[in-house]
Amino acid sequence: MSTRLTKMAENREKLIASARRAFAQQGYAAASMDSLTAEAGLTRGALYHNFGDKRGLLAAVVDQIDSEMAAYAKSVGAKAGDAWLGLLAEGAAYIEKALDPEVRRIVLLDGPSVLGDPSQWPSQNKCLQSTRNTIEQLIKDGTLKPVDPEAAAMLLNGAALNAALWIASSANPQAMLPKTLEAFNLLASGFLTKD
Amino acid sequence: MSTRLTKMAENREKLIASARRAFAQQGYAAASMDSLTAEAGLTRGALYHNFGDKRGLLAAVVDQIDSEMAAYAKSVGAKAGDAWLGLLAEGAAYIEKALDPEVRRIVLLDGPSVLGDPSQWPSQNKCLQSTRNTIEQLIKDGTLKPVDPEAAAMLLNGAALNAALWIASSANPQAMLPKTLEAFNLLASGFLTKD
DNA sequence: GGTTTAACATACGAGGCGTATGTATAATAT
DNA sequence: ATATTATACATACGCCTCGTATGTTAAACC
Repeated sequence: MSTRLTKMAENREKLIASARRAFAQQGYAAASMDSLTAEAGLTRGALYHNFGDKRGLLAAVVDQIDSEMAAYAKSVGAKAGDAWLGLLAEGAAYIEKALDPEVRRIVLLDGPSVLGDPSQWPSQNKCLQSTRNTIEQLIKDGTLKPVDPEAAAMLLNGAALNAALWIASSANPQAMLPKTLEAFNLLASGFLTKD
Repeated sequence: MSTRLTKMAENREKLIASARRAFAQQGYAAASMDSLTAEAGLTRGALYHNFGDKRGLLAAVVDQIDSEMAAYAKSVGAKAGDAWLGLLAEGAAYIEKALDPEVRRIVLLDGPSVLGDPSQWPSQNKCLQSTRNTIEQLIKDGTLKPVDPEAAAMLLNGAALNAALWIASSANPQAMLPKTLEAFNLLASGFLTKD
């Protein structure tokens, strides 16, 4: 039961969980590796062995959060009536999830600075690929105008994430959310062949 | 001629210019304040006196770049036939300017991480206010559907900046630019009352 | 059961930031 | 005009953090 691989996997999880807290509360730059490893009952040795460096640890944390977001958005989108409404629902789900301070700080603010353009991340790439497929299908059946599917997916995704950042730092987030979702849906309807 | 105020202003400019190079080439975190001040013929003493801390220096650099971008976008937008085409032209100008590696690295990647949500920056705020006014006018004259002007301006701005990041890190930026601009215009047309 | 391997801990060195103090020059007052 | 003051900037110091190099212990394998 206490085989090496399972123990290593447990330690990885501990470190990711601890880093997630530290990065969320203090930001990536201010978070000390000594502190967060100690909080996990380990040392920097474990960290460097498992993730290479501080950047690798952030990549693992971002991947975890991003995957959670994508899974939730997809599940919400699947419940919608058709593919088009599903796309809108996914966008709305993304915006709501990105209102979480943890997501904002780690994924939206520090992530791009340390890891580069989000569309190149494995997690985001999977998400983009998924919405791209949906868009291609909607173009085929005539729901959407013939537009570059990659560019369209990226624009919708980017607008959603940026919107979350804006809502969160606004004076009254609760009031801005519905207005923004309305504007987002209107914007997305620009791709429709007809109203 | 060599009054204290003018000399101080000159030194401020020197430091901003040097920091702009250093932040663009090495990134904010990796840029050393000793190096960039030495390159400007000064020391960290001048830096801390003028800008408070490293963060203050970045804020000054971001403000300069962002203001240049906004001025350019506005000048391009003013040349367009009407207010609606002007809005699209401003978006396109923003995307093109943001393809500059310096802009990407400093304003789009490091800026949000260190300074927080861009829509709260003085420079971006001015830009958003401007497009918001244009949108309000376009709603009044019936060109655009009744949508929250602030949210709409933010969505267009965010989509444009995110698009630039995506284009720049794509395999073939030159080929993606026109496709993306087409998709962006289509997206924006979602706000129009009619095609 | 001995050997090897690897996951993790410990120890070390380098570099950067922020502050506290020092200095020289321009502005001001008498 | 000279003495005083204020300030823009330089210098010096200490603390913290990261990355690596080495050491140690326990599981895996023959």
